[in-house]
Amino acid sequence: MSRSAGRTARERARAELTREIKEEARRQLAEAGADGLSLRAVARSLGMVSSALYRYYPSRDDLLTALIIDAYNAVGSAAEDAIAAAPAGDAPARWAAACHAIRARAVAHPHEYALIYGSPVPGYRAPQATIGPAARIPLAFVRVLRDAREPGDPLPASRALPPGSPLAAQAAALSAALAEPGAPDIPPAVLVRAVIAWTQLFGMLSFELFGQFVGSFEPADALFGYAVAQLATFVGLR
Amino acid sequence: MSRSAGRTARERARAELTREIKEEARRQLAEAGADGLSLRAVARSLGMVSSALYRYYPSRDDLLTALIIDAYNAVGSAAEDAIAAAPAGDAPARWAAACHAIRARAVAHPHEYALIYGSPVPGYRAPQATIGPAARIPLAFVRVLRDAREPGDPLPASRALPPGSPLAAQAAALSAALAEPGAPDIPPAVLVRAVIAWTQLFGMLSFELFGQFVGSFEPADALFGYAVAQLATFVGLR
DNA sequence: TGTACATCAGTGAACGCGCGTTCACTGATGTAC
DNA sequence: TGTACATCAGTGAACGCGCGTTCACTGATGTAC
Repeated sequence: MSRSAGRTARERARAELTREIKEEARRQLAEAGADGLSLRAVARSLGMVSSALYRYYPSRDDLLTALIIDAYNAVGSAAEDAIAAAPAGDAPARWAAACHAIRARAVAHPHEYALIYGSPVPGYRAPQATIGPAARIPLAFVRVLRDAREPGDPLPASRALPPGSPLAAQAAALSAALAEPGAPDIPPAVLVRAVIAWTQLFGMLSFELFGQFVGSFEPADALFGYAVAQLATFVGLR
Repeated sequence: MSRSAGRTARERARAELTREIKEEARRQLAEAGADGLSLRAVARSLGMVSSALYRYYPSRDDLLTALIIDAYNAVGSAAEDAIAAAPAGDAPARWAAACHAIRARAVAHPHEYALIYGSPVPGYRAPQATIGPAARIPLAFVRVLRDAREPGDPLPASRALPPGSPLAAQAAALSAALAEPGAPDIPPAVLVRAVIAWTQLFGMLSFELFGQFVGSFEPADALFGYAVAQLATFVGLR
């Protein structure tokens, strides 16, 4: 039998090379950053001629898009897995686990981090296809928040948003977009705090990875741990 | 009299061209980003030959360094000026003014922002000379905090750092480094919160400028305003 | 004030490099009968 | 099972581009006497 699972040798070879090209590209990204990444260098490493890559990726930007999607998905899975591994009833622990998992991945793959959370790659415009994977990370946090809420939970008045403000409207719209049948809605005020926490988390990672802490809070483990705990309080998990 | 203030025509011309080169570079940075910036293009715009630039900047990296220093200084002055313009006794207002001024500059000059707070420019290592200007921004916030404190102000116990932790040690060291004769020390716990607020601020700006808010909290004015107010509370100004 | 020499700015050509992408082609793999 | 044709992968050369940096040079500006 020369075919397994209905795939011809050609199809298998194509799938494998498509993957290998991406993996070699990822390797070069890790070493040289997004703009040290060149199709020619990838082809060279694979023992191919540069024009051959065009059978697999129509352009450099498409290869970059594939890497970006993978990078988001890797961060997303890291967060999701960490949440799943934490005690189901312990929302602050789940929150913290996600934060630490994201940091671990960022530190281990700084160029991938920079690719998705750093300055935009010049001349590259992210296509729609990156939006879904990018959203996995905030969604993971949203799920932690939702699971921690009882349907009727009251909100302290101090946490209310200024009524009628554009912020309240944006948050309400987002809350509606995130609504799932059977699950409690997330109050806009909580959502806003979640977004702030989300920016806080990545702000800290960016400063750590991009060198703003040099000479003060480096290594940043302790600061990070403290901030994550504060954030859990801020979003109302504690 | 052919010389004024002891400068020869040559010296004046040199100073002027040095400035003009930097300004043209800044213009190109604003349009094309840090790696759309090329010595040759700058020279072309100035009607010079590319090799002539080497009389003014010994290499591309030196020109980049000059731009980085200017960018930090511009953000620093914006913050300092905004603080000075706010009511002297109103610490939360001073805090908010600095945050909004920084954001305004970042939004107006996104590529300069990316240059200093985005992913590091590949192949470029920031020299010591950038550290001072970079520090102006956090220092401006520190001054707001310091001015708001009375020498013996007690700290709520809930804000204490875990004693003996690496974080407490780092913060104490920083507090000591920031000490000024005649001014009250900033308690380490406050300093840690200030650092967290600092990362929060720039995390939010990075997300706004680098496109993570697209489709949710964009425009981010309302979110930003709300977050800044929360931060003032977080660092104990309210 | 005038001359002789030193300093400096700017030129133009060149070196050596790497890049993304296109295109006509060869030879291998797959498909239909 | 065997043959004829279609599809596809990979080649190698080429296009056209731009870059940072060096170097020997000319001509203008500055300085010392």
